[in-house]
Amino acid sequence: MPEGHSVHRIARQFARNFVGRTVVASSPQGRFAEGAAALAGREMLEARAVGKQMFLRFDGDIWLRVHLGMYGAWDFAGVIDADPTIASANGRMGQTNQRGTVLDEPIMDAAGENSLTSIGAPRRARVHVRMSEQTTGLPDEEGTWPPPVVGQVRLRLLTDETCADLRGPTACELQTPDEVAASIAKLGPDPLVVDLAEGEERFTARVRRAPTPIGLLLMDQSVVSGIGNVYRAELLFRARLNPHTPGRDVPEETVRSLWRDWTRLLAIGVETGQMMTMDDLDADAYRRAMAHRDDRHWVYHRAGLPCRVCGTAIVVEEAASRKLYWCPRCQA
DNA sequence: TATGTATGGTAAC
DNA sequence: TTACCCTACATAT
Repeated sequence: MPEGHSVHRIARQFARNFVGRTVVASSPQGRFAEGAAALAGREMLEARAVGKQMFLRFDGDIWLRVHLGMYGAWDFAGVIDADPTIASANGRMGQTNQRGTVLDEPIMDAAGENSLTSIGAPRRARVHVRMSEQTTGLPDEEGTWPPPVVGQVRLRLLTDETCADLRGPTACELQTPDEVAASIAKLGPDPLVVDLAEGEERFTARVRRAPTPIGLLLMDQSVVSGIGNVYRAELLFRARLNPHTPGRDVPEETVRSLWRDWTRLLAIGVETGQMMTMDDLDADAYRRAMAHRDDRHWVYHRAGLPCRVCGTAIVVEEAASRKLYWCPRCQA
C-alpha cells in the first residue's frame, strides 16, 4: 500500500512511457469498461501525483483519477524507461509482499545492485510483467505481446511498446477538469507539489489549532498529503512525539520540523523507491536492520520488540482502526 | 477451502 | 464508531 512516494514514482513512469502517446485502453475485468472505452485512442498528455492520488490527463480534457487504496497496484511491462533521477522504476509498483517489503523497487536495493538501471544511467529495458521479488530483473525478450492478463485487471493501458495494468484500486474514475480541481482542493499540501514554505504554513496553521491528536492529524489527507501508516509512526518517533498530543499542544517548532522531515523522507522515498526512515541511523545498525527486510523501521511493525534507542518494548494500539506503533519512553 | 492480514478511504449509523 | 469495498498471498484446517 502505497504511501505518497509510490504514487509519485508511478506518475513519473507514466510521464516517461505514456505521455505523448496514444493508448489502447481496456478493462479485462469489466468493471471499468465504459471508462476504458472513453479513453481508448486518446493521447495521454500529463501525469500528476498529489498525495496518494494520481491524475492522468488525456486529450479532450478527460482525466483519469486513480487511488490505489490498500491493495491497489500498477504492473508495468514491456519497454520501460528508467528515470534518470531515481534508482529504478520497473515492474510492480505500489504493492507489498507478505513480508512487508514495498515492491516499488522490486529488483534493486538502495545501492542499485541487481537493478536494471543504475542511478544517473537512464536506459531502456524490456521487463517481464508482474515483476516480483524473486525476479532478478533480467530482461525478458521473449514472451507474447501484449502480455497475458493475469488476475483481476481493472484497467489496461497499452502503447505500442509499454503495458500498464491496474488492479485493486479503491478509486478509478474519469473526471472533468473541474472535478480534478475539486479533488485536489480537498487535499492538504504535498511537499512535491506545493511551494515548501507555503505548505509549511498551511500545515502548521492547521495542526496548531486542532484539538485532534497529532497521530491522527498526520494521517488526515486534508491536513497533509501522502503520509500513511508507516510514515506516520516513523515521523512521530523521529520527532520523539507522543501520538496522543493534541495538535494545538505540539510546539510550533516541532510542527514545522514534522513538515520538514516529511519533505525529506518523501524525497528519499521517491528517489529510492523504499520507505527509508532510518536514514540518520548509524551505518552498522542500518545495515543490520536492512538485512531483515521487514524490520527496517524505528517503530513500525515492531510491537513488543525493543526500541532501537532505549530498549523499551514498542507498543501498538488501535487508532481509528489502524495500528499505531510507538515507543512509550522515547515518545513520552 | 477457509481465514487473516495489509502502507486506505468512504459512507452509513 | 462500524461496515464495507478492493486484491493477493501466507497460514491454518
